[in-house]
Amino acid sequence: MVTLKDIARAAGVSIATVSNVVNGTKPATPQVQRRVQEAIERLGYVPNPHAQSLRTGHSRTLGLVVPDLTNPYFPALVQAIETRARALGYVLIVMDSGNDALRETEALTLLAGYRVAGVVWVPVDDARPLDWPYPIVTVDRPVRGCDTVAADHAQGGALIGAHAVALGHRRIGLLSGPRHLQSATLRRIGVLRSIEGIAEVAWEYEVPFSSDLPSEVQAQLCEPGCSLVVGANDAIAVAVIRHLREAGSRVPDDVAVVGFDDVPWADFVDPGLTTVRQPLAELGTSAVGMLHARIADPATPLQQRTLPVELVVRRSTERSMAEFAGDATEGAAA
Amino acid sequence: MVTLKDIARAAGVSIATVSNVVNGTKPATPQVQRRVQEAIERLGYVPNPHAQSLRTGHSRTLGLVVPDLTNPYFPALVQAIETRARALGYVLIVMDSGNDALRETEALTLLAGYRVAGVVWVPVDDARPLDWPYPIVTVDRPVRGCDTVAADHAQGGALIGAHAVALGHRRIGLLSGPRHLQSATLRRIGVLRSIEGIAEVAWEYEVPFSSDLPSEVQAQLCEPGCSLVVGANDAIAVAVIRHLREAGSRVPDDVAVVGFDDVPWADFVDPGLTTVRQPLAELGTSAVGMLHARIADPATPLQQRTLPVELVVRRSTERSMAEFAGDATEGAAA
DNA sequence: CGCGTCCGGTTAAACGTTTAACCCTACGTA
DNA sequence: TACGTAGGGTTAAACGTTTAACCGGACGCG
Repeated sequence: MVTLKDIARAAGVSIATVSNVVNGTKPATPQVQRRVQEAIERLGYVPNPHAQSLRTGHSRTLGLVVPDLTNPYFPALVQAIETRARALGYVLIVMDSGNDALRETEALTLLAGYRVAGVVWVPVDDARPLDWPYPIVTVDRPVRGCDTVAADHAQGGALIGAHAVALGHRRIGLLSGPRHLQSATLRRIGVLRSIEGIAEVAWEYEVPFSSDLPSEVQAQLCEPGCSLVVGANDAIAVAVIRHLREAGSRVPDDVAVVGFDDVPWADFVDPGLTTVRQPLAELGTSAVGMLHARIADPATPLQQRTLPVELVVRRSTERSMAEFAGDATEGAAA
Repeated sequence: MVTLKDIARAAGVSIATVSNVVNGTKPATPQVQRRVQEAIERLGYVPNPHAQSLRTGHSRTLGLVVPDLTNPYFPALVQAIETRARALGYVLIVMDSGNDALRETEALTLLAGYRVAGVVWVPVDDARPLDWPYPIVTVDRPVRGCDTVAADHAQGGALIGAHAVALGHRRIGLLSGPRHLQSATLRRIGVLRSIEGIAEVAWEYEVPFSSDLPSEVQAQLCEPGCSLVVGANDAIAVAVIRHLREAGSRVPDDVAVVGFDDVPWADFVDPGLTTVRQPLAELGTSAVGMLHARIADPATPLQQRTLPVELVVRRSTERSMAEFAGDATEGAAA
């Protein structure tokens, strides 16, 4: 590989001069600039990042730690992060923690060893103290001492609730996500607040973010007792649709269903799933942006940014005209 | 950060000795070993990879270049690659080429600059000459001069064809993928060979790997003229199902549909999609394994490994008993 | 005319490793 | 006893950068 020394020799200057014109550190005569540039072009010089990192003590490498790449939530996020990182001149080391706190710590340690400039981290669970030698931006889960960017889950819940009451639903079934996850809790609260005094919660279960429904929930769905089910998740919502069908309910005619996330195939299931779209790409670019800022100036105050979400209405909450004429006589809400 | 020098001082030996005991390069007395180990533990030494790379000329970093992370094909692949790479002591730099040959070249160049030990590459298109300063393993697309690992697309096609004729289908509609992609061509040939002399191709169109069907295909689906449609892709197959439905055909009773890939949600659409599962995880671990081998010994002969695929039968090709009996009436499930 | 200053350039040290070359001591053997 | 040797350790060079310190000449100014 061609090095600074080669360029220096070819251009007839010292390697310090080459370094300076490459980085624009010190001025040089047009003469010299030209000679150096020409040599670089001709020999195809590209700086050795390891030497640079060794010397300067910092690298243009970012780390990314996510719980599970195969979760449909992540690909779009990772893509956005990678794209933005590369645009800012970073290179991205990706690690999958496999939803395991141990492997996660391992990953963060490894990244520390690699002297990354910073890391974007989607923690497997909330709330853990930590102290790493690089700046961190967490996505979707607040961690003490880190910048955070998250979707506005509460708003998402509220959108769902408002949509439900606007459609005239008065008895709602709730499958809320793990209470210990802030995102799940916020969604839940958003829903509850927005239906307060208008609709009631027919039943509620706390379920894991998975498409396998606990048996008591399956039983419940046989005799729904509500006109709309809110899933904590698109995966959950789809499972709900399937079980409702098997139990003989029609969706959305008998029972409407709504999810959360807007996974890529939410539009492919039948009926298309009404859900809340998270701004995955924006979350990603935002995270990298914040990280970049903090790397540039470690003294900037901690930030907690939350990004707006969007309700995507599809067939799973469609009501026929007949039904509107039938029981949607009560006034709409905000 | 604590360095070799710190350990040397703490243990009362030279840094060369520390290096030697760390890497086991040269023997040392138990005495010294103990002192060094203890110092390492106590101070928390972790080697600086940049210094190592600079000195040795090679790094424990692998590159991964994929066309589009949001394509449901990739997450499982990437996850497997990352896991295996990490298990082998590598760290993975991921780059998304955005399905753009230019950005792809850019990415590969960048990786060259980073002095990666090797790269796993899923090219955006087939067949291009190249010469990079690191070993490469391509996935799913053969590139001259590279090791390659791919799913057995021909076998996949054959499984589909065999399944079709076994179910009694005699007129088949074919939506084959871009002819310039070897994988698409192989799938197509696999199907054709296996139905040869038994069933006939009612019609065939070459379509892009996307869920938007060309208008002539949409028109064709209004008047199917076949009892089974083979999509080049799950995305395509799902689009087919949708259009068939809109045109008034029942799936699978009137027309059966089969896809390829077994994307994660193939089981979530209605009816569940019969498709061919690619061994994504195995492709990934295999690729890293081959890369690792070649890095260790660059002289090993080029390999082309192809991995078996598997037919996953779901409802989209289910035939009722009545139909088997040759009866036109339906005896559908509840 | 002489002095300070700025400008464009060079020299050399330093970052943290690895590793070839060397050195000393103890030991086995002639 | 003397000598070769192997084992366990050290010294120092090198990897490719960046950057502080230095240097010589041209130039402006009193």
